Amino acid sequence: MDKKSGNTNQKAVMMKSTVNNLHDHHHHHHHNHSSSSSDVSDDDQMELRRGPWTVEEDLTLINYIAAHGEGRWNSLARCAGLKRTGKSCRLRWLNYLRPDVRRGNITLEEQLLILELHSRWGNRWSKIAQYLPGRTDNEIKNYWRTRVQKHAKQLKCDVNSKQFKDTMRYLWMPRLVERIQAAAAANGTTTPSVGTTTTTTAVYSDLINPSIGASATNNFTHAPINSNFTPENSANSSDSFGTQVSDLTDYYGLSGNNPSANQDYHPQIHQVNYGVDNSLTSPNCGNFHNQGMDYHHHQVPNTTSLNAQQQWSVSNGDTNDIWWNAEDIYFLQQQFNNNL
DNA sequence: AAGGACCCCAACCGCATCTCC
DNA sequence: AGGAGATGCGGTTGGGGTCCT
Repeated sequence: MDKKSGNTNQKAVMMKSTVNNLHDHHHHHHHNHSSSSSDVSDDDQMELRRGPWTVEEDLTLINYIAAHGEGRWNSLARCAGLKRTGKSCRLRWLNYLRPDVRRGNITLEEQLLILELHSRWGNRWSKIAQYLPGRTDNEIKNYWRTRVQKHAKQLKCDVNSKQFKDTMRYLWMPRLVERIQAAAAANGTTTPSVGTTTTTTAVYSDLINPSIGASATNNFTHAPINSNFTPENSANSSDSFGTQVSDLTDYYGLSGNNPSANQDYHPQIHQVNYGVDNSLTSPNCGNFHNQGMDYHHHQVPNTTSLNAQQQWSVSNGDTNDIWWNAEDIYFLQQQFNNNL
C-alpha cells in the first residue's frame, strides 16, 4: 500500500533475485568505452564484472572478510577470487554487507541530524555519516537527493538558496523536533523501543549542547542486518507518525553487542545555533520566520493548483517524512514568489 | 491495459589524498 | 623525493519498480 515506506528492502531483495538469474556469466558489458580500458584489460587477465552483485559474490566477499579481515581491497578481490575491482568490493562491503550497516527508513531523528549537519557542512556526506551510526555516506547522499532536493524543486526553489535553507531551519527542523518529541511522548507509554529515539536524540543534543558530552551517545547498538532482512513488515501503512518512528526500532538494541562499531563517532561540535535566534543574515529571514510560524492559518487553494507530484505527496500520508502538506507548499511558494 | 513519466538506490566514475616502497 | 598503487570522497547514472494517464 504505502509505496514509499518500507519498500526499499523489498526492492533490494527483488533486485537480487533478478541478479541471480543474470549471474550465469554473460559479462554484462556496458560498452565500457574508454575508461575501463585503463583498469585492467590485459587480455589474458580475467574479465572484471560490474553491475549488481550476485548472492554468490556477496557470500564470497563475506566469507573472505570473515576469515581474513577487510582492507587491501585489490589484493582481497584477487585472493577471494572475485572478478571485481578492489573499489567495487570495498563499496559493496561498506555500503551493504558490513554487519552493522543500516538501510531503510531514515528516522525522524536521523532526518533532523542530517539537516542540521548538512546545514553546517554541506555535501560532506562521509563526515555527516559519522554521526549517523550504521548509515553510509551513500545512503545519506541518496536521502538528500531524493527527499530534500525533490522538495526544493517542488517549491521551485534552489536547494542552495538562502530561502530554502531558512525554510529548513526555521520551519522544517522545528517541526521535526516537534514530531520527535510527540512520538517520544507517545512511545513513552510503551516502554521497549526507547533505544533508537533516545540515542539519536542524544547525538543531536550533543550537537546542540556540547557540554552534555558524548558519553550517552556511545550506547548505540546495532542489530546485525543482513541482506535478507526485510523490515517492511513493520506497520508501513500507518498514518500516524507515532508508529512510523518505531518502525526502525527493530534495528536497534535487540541484539546488542557490536563492539567494533562506532568507537569514535562523536567528536565534539560546538555552538549550533538552532532554533529561533537573532543571528540571521538574510534580510528576509526574520519576517519570513514570523510568517512561517503561522503558515497553517493561510487559506489553502484547491489542490488543482498543485502539480501531480505535489498532490501525491499531499494526499499520501507519507509516514517517512515530515515534508510539507498542501498548505505548506502553497504558503511557501507564496513566500518565495514574494521574496524574489 | 499499456506505456510513459517519475522515483529510488546500488554502483559506477573521476579525482584527490594517502601510503608505502 | 617521487611515483605507483590503494583508499576515500562526492557527483552521477542505469535500470527496476511504481504511479499516472
